[in-house]
Amino acid sequence: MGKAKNLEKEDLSTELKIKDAAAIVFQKKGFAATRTRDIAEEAGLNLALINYYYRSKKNLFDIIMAEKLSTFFRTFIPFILSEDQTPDEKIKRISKDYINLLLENPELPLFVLNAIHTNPEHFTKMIYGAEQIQHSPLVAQLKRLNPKAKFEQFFLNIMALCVFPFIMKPAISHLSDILSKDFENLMKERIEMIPKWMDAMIKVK
Amino acid sequence: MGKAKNLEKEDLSTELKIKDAAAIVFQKKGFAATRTRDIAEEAGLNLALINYYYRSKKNLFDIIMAEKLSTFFRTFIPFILSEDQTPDEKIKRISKDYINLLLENPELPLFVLNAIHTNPEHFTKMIYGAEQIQHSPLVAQLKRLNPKAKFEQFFLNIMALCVFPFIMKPAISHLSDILSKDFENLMKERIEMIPKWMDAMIKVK
DNA sequence: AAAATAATTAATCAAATGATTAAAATCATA
DNA sequence: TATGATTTTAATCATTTGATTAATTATTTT
Repeated sequence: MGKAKNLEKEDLSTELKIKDAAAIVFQKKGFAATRTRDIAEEAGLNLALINYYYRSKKNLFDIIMAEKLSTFFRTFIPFILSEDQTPDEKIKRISKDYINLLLENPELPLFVLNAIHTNPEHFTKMIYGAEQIQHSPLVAQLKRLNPKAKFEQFFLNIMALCVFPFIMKPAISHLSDILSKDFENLMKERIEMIPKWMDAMIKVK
Repeated sequence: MGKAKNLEKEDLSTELKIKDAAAIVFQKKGFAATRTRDIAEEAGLNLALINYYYRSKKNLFDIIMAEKLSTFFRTFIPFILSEDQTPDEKIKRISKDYINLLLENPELPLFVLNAIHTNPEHFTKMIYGAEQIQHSPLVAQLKRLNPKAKFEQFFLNIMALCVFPFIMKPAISHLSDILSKDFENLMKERIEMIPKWMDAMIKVK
């Protein structure tokens, strides 16, 4: 529709500028509070280009959200499915990879979880292969470590320990004067501690 | 300003209806996405009454947010300050009181943390006595239990374990078919488990 | 270089929305 | 009950905002 038909790579420049700018503004203010004019300004481009390249604000948002959603959840998948790592190794890698990912994208969790909250039905597809998790190698490994441990609680716990600080970040950062460490150091420390904590938790009861 | 001068209790009826309706809609959709017309409809009242009683949408939001903010954080204060409970008892009570509070107000965490994220400067006052936490009885107790344990991490951990599931709730609830328990039972189980987990974590290292 | 296609711009539109107003209805008080 | 104050209502305003359009500039193709 008024969009370049063939060449899809040379002229990605402005198209990508818009998407990147939109991602920044959407993550900062949320969908409803961002005006297309904010995005245009952030991108340093004319307002009409947003509709020229992406048809509508909502469509642009959906594209960005799909990417962010994937980024937010995909870290876990290889570790859930892998057979040739111990649970210890998996937990270490998840903590490290995930916290480092979130240090690069600190606004990602609140952004994604907000979208799910605002529009739960729309995200059914996201949870595509969730049924298989119960029969995954990781769950089997955990059952072997502690038959009483519930894998739902395990997943909630490791996500909580990794993700929650980023959701609290604005409150924490504001406290950084009185805290001994700044936010980034706090999270670096957690990369080391979370595996130990998870190990202790799994053995409980 | 056009508002009743003297009598401030008899006619709270519609005033409160508006506030309650607004709290529901604001928590569901966020500030920017709620229209004053949504609030009026939720309350079953005429649109103009919102401005008559609360002057502006923003003012109404600020009033609600101040209350929700207090609700979200106040649970911890007595346990931080109390001298005559063991850390074990405190953690048990926090888990129980806080999770039960959030089961009554499941949208509270995302609502409050969003507001802080959108407008961090505005919430400086919230963190009024945070400096004193470092010298609080609870921190002293924790130091005695494990000198290596960091109280910042302890606070993050207990909040994470209690609060994070509610932020994930829309995703979890959607999974309830394939989960063994529904969300409420999952959280009831956590009331029992979190003290044990926290105890194991505190002893780490 | 000329023609055709694509990208960009400034101006504008139409719908949505927070807020106001003036009149009507309700309530309180003497 | 009559008078005055308060509350409620329907209609309207002014601004914001997502989107479109027509004209202009840039790029590609022949």
